[in-house]
Amino acid sequence: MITGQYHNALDEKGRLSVPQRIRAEITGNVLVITRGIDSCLWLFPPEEWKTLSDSLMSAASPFTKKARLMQRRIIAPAVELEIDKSGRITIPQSLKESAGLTKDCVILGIKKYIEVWDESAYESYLSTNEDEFQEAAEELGGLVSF
Amino acid sequence: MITGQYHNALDEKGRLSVPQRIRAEITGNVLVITRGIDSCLWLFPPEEWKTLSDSLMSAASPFTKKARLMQRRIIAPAVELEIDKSGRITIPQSLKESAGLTKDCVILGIKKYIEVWDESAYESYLSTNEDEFQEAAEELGGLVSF
DNA sequence: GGGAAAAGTGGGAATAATTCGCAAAACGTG
DNA sequence: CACGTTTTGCGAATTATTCCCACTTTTCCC
Repeated sequence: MITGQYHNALDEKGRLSVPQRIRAEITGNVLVITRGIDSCLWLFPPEEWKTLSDSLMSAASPFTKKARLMQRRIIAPAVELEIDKSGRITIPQSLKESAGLTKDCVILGIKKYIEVWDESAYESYLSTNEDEFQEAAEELGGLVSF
Repeated sequence: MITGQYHNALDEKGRLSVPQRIRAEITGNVLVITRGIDSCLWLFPPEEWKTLSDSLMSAASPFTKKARLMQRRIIAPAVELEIDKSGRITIPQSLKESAGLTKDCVILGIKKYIEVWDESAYESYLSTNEDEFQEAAEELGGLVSF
């Protein structure tokens, strides 16, 4: 199970170290990367990606507009990346741009997948949504018993 | 049952002593730490964290906005921490920043979990919310039998 | 109040992780 | 085929983390 929030930097060739704690959790040295929702990238272990992309495809025929959007936005940009011997991945140019990555990145482990954000983009995302987060938490207060 | 309010200090490496009274209440030497609501950190015994995070995740797919907020804000920052031989935990940099911890911390035992606040942040939280606290107390007066 | 024990704090050395920079290899182009 | 450009791989340097030990302060008991 992948968790934790990390802060690594892209080198000038667009390579990003995958945090050791995350590397330790995945089997093999391959990750699938694609565009995420909100300005971030999603990284999946290959088997998780298969599950997700299969279920997206089966829920969706190319004859409906929304399905085409999902497929183009999530499925199409996906690429397999190898983790090199130094524990790094090279992020494709187009994905780097779509998430606005420059240098400092925030890496989030969300149990079954990983998000990569530009640091300042992530900070502004959190701060602009803090109110909505608190509302969501209030709502969950009724549902989540703890 | 974890209770009590304690005042310990971070050392310059970001380590915080877990009060002995609290250590005595938990089994094992592991705690899960994450960002709390309001400017504090939450610490859970692993089994309590599992209960909470499972119930949060079950209410959540990454394809809805609120779910993503909860995941990014609560689930993602969570890490397991070991209590070292001196009874301390090392608080990750990013969490330290998110709660604005500098040196003096307040540690609150809230039955099943623990909160860590920056001392001055906690004081100002209490004083700015005293009125609301009194209102909440009025409301609960009808519900809580004592 | 004195002494012993426990709890909390601080610092140094060893280890590990990340980042940087160079060199080799691959690729594309003229 | 040779040149220039880009990509990849590797090793060194820097930064961060972990481990261990010692000191100070507090607490509790006598």
